[in-house]
Amino acid sequence: MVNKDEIRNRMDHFTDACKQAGVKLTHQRTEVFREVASSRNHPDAETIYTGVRARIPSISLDTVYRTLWLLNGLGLITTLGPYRDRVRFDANNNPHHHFICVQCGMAEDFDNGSFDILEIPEEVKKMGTVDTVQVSFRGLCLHCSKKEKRKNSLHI
Amino acid sequence: MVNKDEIRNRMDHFTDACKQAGVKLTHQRTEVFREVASSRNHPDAETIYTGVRARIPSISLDTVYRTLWLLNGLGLITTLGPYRDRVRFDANNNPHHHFICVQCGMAEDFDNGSFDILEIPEEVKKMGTVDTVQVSFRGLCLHCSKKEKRKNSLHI
DNA sequence: ATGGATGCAAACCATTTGCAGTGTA
DNA sequence: TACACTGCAAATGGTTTGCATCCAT
Repeated sequence: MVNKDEIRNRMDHFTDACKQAGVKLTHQRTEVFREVASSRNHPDAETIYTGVRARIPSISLDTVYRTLWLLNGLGLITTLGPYRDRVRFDANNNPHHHFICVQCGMAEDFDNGSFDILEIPEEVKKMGTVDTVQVSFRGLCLHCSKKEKRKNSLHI
Repeated sequence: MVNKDEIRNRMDHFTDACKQAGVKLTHQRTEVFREVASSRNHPDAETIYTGVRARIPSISLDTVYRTLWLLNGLGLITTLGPYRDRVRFDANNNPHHHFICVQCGMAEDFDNGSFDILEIPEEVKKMGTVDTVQVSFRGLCLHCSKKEKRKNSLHI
């Protein structure tokens, strides 16, 4: 549901990024990326697997997983939400917002009155009834950005 | 790390909500809720389990899970992120925002230039380096709010 | 007293991993 | 040709479920 030009654009970006990173450009990887790049609705691994299997019947689910995490590592795709493994619970029912570390999943709360009252766009009202607004700032927490710096300095 | 008054406040709310819903007020449930209500860092089930076990050594992990989902159903706590089971991927690296259905996990994108440039509060800058901002409107999608209405009308 | 709640153990299911064979660079 | 990549199958680990027992109402 993404237009042809945008898809072609993303595919080119994918090819470049793989060469850049010295990662082999395989048929499987190309089709997995194409599948994610063409969809607008945040597919899970199983859905992507099914989609790609139409073109590569022999592909295995674990290759899909490995590829997705590779693409994520290359910065070509992202995962939705703060983290991937366990569910995390929250008893703070007051309006509040989050800083989320994309590396380790750490989530920290903060309050901000002006974010609490962001206006709901018309477009969103058509999607359903809105109960809460949450602003998420995503990046690296202090701990992980320190580690990242250390890793980069080894690469020189 | 939440102050005493706020905790007491939340505990009272918990007691009321259980009575209201006709749900039994057990020792286990009280302590599980207290554990979540006292923490500021979005604990996972295992962490809550460990914490509660200091007070109720015989409690089992599955009771913790059952209780957490019960509390979630009563609206006393929420889960962090869009949904709980599978990871979802996203190849849209342009800044964008989400409407998220808290019932079924459906996530829909929308663009909004003024949300892309929300200012990063000082408080947040101290938490780490920020790459992206995302605004999430959480509520019920059209499909789920229809189902909800149907369910409510049966309760009359 | 009695039906909902708990604890145990086994089941479930998404995701990961070891390994031998395969294909890209 | 060499080494990274893939597919298979088995392992892993968070979460759920069936069932007998227990306890809040």
